[in-house]
Amino acid sequence: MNIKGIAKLAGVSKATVSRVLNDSPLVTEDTRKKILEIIKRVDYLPNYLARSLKIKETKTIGVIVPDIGNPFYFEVLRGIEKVLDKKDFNIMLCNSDYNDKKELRYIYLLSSKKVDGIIVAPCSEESKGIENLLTWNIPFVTFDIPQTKLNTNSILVDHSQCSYIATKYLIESGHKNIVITDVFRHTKTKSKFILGYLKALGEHNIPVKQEFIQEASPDIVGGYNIIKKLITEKISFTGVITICDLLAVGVYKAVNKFNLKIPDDISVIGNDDIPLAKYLNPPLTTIHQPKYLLGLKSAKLLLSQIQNKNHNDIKVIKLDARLIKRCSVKRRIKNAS
Amino acid sequence: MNIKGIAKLAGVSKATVSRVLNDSPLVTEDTRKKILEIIKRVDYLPNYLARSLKIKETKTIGVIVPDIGNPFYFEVLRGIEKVLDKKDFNIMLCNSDYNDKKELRYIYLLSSKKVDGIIVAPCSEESKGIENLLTWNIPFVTFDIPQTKLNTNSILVDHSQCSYIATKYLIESGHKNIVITDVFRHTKTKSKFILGYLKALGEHNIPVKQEFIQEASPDIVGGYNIIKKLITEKISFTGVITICDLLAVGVYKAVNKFNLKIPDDISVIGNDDIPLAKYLNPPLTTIHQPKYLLGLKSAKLLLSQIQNKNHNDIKVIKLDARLIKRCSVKRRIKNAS
DNA sequence: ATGAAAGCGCTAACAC
DNA sequence: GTGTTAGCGCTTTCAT
Repeated sequence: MNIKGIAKLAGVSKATVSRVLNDSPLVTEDTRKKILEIIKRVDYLPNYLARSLKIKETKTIGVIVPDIGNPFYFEVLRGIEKVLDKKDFNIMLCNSDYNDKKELRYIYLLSSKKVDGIIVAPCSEESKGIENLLTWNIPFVTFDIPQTKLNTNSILVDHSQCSYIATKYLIESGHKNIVITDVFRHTKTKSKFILGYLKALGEHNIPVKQEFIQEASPDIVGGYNIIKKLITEKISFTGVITICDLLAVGVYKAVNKFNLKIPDDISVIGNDDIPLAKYLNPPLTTIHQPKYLLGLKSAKLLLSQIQNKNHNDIKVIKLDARLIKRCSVKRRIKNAS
Repeated sequence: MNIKGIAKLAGVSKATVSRVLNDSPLVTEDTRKKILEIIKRVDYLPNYLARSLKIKETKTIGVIVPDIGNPFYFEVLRGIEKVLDKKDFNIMLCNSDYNDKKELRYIYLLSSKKVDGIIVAPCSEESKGIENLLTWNIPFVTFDIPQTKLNTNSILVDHSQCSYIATKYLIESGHKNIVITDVFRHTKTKSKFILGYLKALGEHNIPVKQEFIQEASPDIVGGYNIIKKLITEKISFTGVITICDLLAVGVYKAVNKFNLKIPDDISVIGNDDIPLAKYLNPPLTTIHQPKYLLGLKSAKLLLSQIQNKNHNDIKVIKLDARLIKRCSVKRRIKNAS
């Protein structure tokens, strides 16, 4: 059943039916009632594809994240959903799998499906997809990963600041041999996360050891494997900083496996502060990321871009992260390594 | 830019452009190349709204879950995403918030947006939205919650079996005063989860106490509040079974708060086996739900429904849950309460 | 207040 | 192999 059918049944024109569907005041109460009654009776469902094609608005937003299985992104998603739902937007959710090609493909797909805007956590600092969005003039905002070459609407947390705080805390707690695990980057340049670590080390005149800088897949097994590798290679360290809490969970697992204790033998600091971090054994000391807020702000910024059509003024909002001290870091005697 | 514009630039008709866009063999290599070149040069993006309107297929699936913040659902979502992505479908994600009205609204919305099918975890056993899907003849599958009045395609785990296993294990470990926390149901009839508990109690001739049967919101604070209430009301119990692991985490928190110990003072069994359950302190004994599989099977079943148009043969697939014994249950001396 | 008609961007007969 | 044309189901201007 379509608008034409309803019109025929009601003995009016398509235009009139369309008007009642859109709550136009230009219809008498009588005809409105009659049409509404028929609509209900025949279970009529408007076709929003046709509508969207005409009015050039779909009321749907595309969201691209690297990994829907990571609690970090889920918390962000909750924030996004919260504001979008209130404004009657739907979310088209895409999982880029930390894969540039897949991200690009989704950007094409979402654009072709005519979403009103896109929120994306890019896989890399030079996302090809983002460039396309710019040339196609599609409203979008990025979060979490800043773009080095492009100036885009974005909600960010300074990753170098996060690792800097964590490293500094470990150093001040008497640690010198500190492992840091980043996520696989597939790039030659050092990530911001590593940069903050290096900065803290430098400020305390602690020499950098290459074998302490590791990359892993951002999940539990990734963390497990790194520690297993390090221990079997007899590389000695007393602290580890992970780029996400999931990785820290893997570290816990590996440390237990080798009959070591956290924090007595190994201290660990995570990053994210996922809901369950405080319930781990021992409770995880971590850098708290404002995940929900990240989502909330991203969605709000996007909505304002869509409404104002002010494609010119780029907004970059920086959010703060902070250290949450729990029980996975041990204070060591000075000069001990 | 649209297909007409490309046609003009290439000096051909819209039909020819459409043909190359759809990889039709009915185009000479020369014209194909010329058109492809122009498409690339002008950054042309096909409009899938128009396409979908015409061919009556959107390549998008709606997914409705009660709470995207619950690890249970996002594990399911991962399974769904896995199979849908492979078949080039997009996911429109909706959060019903355990709210019937919202669920119904989303079902209308998704249907109007002409998704090719819907996967839904209904909030209740008598979802009004599902009825609509049936009358509109839209392919769909439900999971997790069975519908009492309707026969629908679904992937299920027997909830009564889950609570039965958990209760039985607790009883056999010497517990008699066992609290069970269901989720708010807003219905008069007992849920399957409570039914399984009652059955196990009955089989062991343990009298039912109404104050042991509780309802909570399915999150950490929900679990916390229940235990707090019970303890301050001086109701004594030694075991608790929660309908989801998140609730169990809240129980842990409350038990600690009152300086009690798990499992020495209180034994707890969760339900779901979320990824972090084994890393809790102590590791949570829980009923493992095949979450990922639930998603995988749901998506596959939906896809087969969409392809075959066999709207007639309803498939119900039952998956098994199993008890994962970890460390949150203590064996008690017989006859102790 | 209502209707006629054009058009959103695409596909698919059908004709040549 | 390519073009013409008639829709898909809706909105919206312009008449009346």
